[in-house]
This record gives sequence, C-alpha cells and structure tokens, in this order.
Amino acid sequence: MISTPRAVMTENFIPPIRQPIDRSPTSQTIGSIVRLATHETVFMEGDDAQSLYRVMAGAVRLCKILPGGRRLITDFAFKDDQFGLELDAHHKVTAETIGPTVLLRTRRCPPMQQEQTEFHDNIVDALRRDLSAAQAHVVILGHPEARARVAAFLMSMIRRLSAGHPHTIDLPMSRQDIADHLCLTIETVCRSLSELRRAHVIDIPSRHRIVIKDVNSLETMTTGEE
Amino acid sequence: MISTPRAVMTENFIPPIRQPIDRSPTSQTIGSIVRLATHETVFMEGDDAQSLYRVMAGAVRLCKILPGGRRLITDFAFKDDQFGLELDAHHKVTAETIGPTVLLRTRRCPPMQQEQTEFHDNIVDALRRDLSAAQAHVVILGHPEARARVAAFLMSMIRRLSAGHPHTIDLPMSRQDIADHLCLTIETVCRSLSELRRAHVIDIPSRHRIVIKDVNSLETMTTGEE
DNA sequence: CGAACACTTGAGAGACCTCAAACAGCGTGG
DNA sequence: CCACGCTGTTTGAGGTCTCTCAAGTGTTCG
Repeated sequence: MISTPRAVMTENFIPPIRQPIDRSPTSQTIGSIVRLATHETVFMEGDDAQSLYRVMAGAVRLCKILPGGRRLITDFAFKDDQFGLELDAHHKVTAETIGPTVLLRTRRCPPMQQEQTEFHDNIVDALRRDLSAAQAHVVILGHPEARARVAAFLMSMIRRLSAGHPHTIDLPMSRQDIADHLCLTIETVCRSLSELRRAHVIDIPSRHRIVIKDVNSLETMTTGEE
Repeated sequence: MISTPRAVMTENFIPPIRQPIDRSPTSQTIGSIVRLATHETVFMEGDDAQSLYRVMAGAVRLCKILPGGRRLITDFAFKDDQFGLELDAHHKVTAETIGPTVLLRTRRCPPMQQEQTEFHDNIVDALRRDLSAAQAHVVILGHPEARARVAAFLMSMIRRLSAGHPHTIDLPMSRQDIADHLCLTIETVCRSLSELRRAHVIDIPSRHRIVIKDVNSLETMTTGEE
C-alpha cells in the first residue's frame, strides 16, 4: 500500500532564465531558476542525475518507494539546502515539492580546469551533509517509541526551520509526510502530537504551526527515557 | 540500559611495523599492521580521528551509545572494508573488534602535493560507501516488522560475507550485536531466526553459521510482504 | 567437571497498527 | 452567502506484534 499515490511526473519548468545568482560559499556557479507548484516532481528515482538543486524558497521531500510499496522519506530540503547530488548517473530518490517552491538548478557540466578542486570541495561538502543527515535519521529510527521519534523530529525541525522565533515552527509537510519520514503511521504521529499537546510540551495553534512550550522536556523525550 | 557494558579501552597495539602493503585501488599508501583480540577497542567516539583503518582479517563493529543509554551499531566492517574516516577532528562512532582481527592503519598525514587529488578521490569514495551504507541501514530500519529486518540483514550479509558458497554465511557477530544493529531485542532476533528455520528458509547448523535454503523467500520477506 | 556465558524459548503487558468514524479547513457551485 | 464535497486531520476500539521479565538449554573455557 502506497501512502500517497501522488507521484505525478510534471515537468513544467519555466524556460531557464540565465542570470547571475548570489555567490554563497557552496554555490559559486551560474544556475537557472525553477518555479514549481505544490506536489510537483523535480526528478524521479532512476532519472539521469544531471543537475544539482538548491532551495531558494519553499520545501522539497526526498523519498523512495520501497519494494513492499511503502514510501520512505529520507530527508526534507528547506531554504538554502542543496539536494540532488549523485555520484553515479542516476538519482536514487524522488524529489517532490511540498508547497510552492523556487529552486536554483545548477547544471552538472564538465567543470573548468581551475574550478575543478572547488567543484570537488563542493561535492565533499554535500556528501558530508548527506551522510550526517542519514546518520541522524538512523538514530531517530533507532528509537522504538513513537514519542521519541516525533520529539526528535521536532527538535530537528527547530534547528532547521525556526528562523527568528526559536519556539515556533511552521511545518510545511503533511502529517503523512512526517509519518513516512519517521516510519510510523499517520495516526500514531497525530496521537503523539496530541499527547505532547496534552502534556503542555507543545501547542498546535493551527495544523502546520507548532509552538514549543518546553524545549527541555522535548529534548529529554528524544532519548526515549522520561 | 546499555546492551553490552563491555567498552574496555585496551590500547595494546603492537609496535607499528613499517612495511609496504598491497596496493589496492583504494589504499596506495604505507600503513602499519595492528593485531587485536576479541572485543578490543580500536577507537572510541570522541577520540581524535588520526588514522584510517582497513580490515585485513576479522571483523569490527561501529557503534554509538545513544543519550538514552541504548547501543546502536551503525555498521560492521569485514575483510577489505575501510572505516574510521572522519572529516572533522573527532570520531563519531566507537570501533570494537568482534573477533581476533588484523587491521591496516594508515596515518592521516598531510598528503604530498602530487597525492592530493588521489587522497581526495579516496575520501570521496569512502564517503560514498558510508553514505550508501547509512541509506541502506535506514531502509532496513524502515520496516516495522522484525522478520523483515532480520531477512534484510541476512541478505546484506550474504552479499558481504558469503565468499565461495553463496548459501552459507558465518556470522562473526553475536546475537546482541545483530539486535543492536537492527534496533530490536536479542529475544526478538532469536525468535525471528527460529521462525525462519521452522519455515525452512534457513538452517542454523551452529550458532554463528547460517545456511540459506530459500533465497527467494528471504528476498520477499525483506519487503515486509509475504 | 563446573561455572560463566551466550543463546533459546515461554508468558504476560504494553505499544503500535489496522479498521473505522468523526471533525475541520477550503474551494466550488448553486 | 451558504450548502456541499473533498481533502487532510484527529480520535476511538480491537488485534497483533514486540518488549519485558523469567526460566531453561547449550557452549566454551578454566
């Protein structure tokens, strides 16, 4: 049973607009801007890996469909995150937008000679991040208890999404996305969030907004102990 | 509760014997041979990461102690596997031998100018393997059912350990190690193995030897479906 | 041969999953 | 403007599976 049978392959890239982009430490190359609506596919598992993407606005989910039919979301990409780096010819995950999203696409062209080492450093950095993310994911999935996984997920979202207010997060992804990331069912995710709310650890003013009221409790819940 | 409270820090490296080593594609440098007995510590989480290791004989487990006190084995290293690569100053896992083990230790010295790119390639290769391993681990932990995890673990061991006979594996690690790798209890691992035996999918002639009688069944069990 | 250790098996409790139903937000059409 | 339907979310009840606690079996080593 596929969690969300919505893998629509829509390739409506706007005509690539060549323009100079801000030169941040990790991307010193020219790219093209790609604007996508909600639930559009950037690339699919198995596609040729020809471009590297950087989120300028919005959010993307990276997922795999497992042989059993379940969907596994390996990671999310938010503003300033890179994704799509592969070291062989094909993508190993599918990338889909969670909401309206603006991406910077960098074509993977043969780099100039003087850019070679810089390109290399960029690859190593991206690999490091991907590896760290995968290892953190393993740690989260290592907790058998749903509360610990959800708490760890919220802690990670605090670090990545709480621009400005450190106690408020706007989750762009659906409950189902969270469930497929934590390898739980959507009901268990909902129940865990409700438990946290009843325990006065968080508040849920609206569906996708979470207010952290007790970061310490959330942190301790991360370990599975209470 | 720590699964196996046996993290003994024994540093009885034999005096490093400088000698030329076989020049495989991934290690074209001089190293020193390290001989360790069972359950000895190669390095611990937090130690300075100064060396890269390669298993010449035996096996090593790479583990973390989580804040809650549980042990998580992130990976195993068998013959010809490399481990210990870190991109910052400290190791993020603890490495312990599973049985009598011989390692090739390569000091992480500042590489010569002409070796720089080669060293770089080596790092990228190691990162790729670590990343693939972490992603595969995530997929295994994604299965909520114990049988699927154990089946996936056995399939992975077939690929990595079945030298010669593709249907026989000699597992060097203990049941507790397997449990801490799959994030299950030792009892559940035992029960899953017994179930597989009763289902005539595997045979267990001795504790650490497993004979695969029906690879197809094992493969399908990997998905969680039956 | 005995003791320590690792492994296996059993019984009961708790947690998550499955199935089901109710609720809320949102856009559409009357 | 409101009814309606659709989608996504939340809550409830029961079953199944794993974990906990416990006892028993087999191996290895002194």
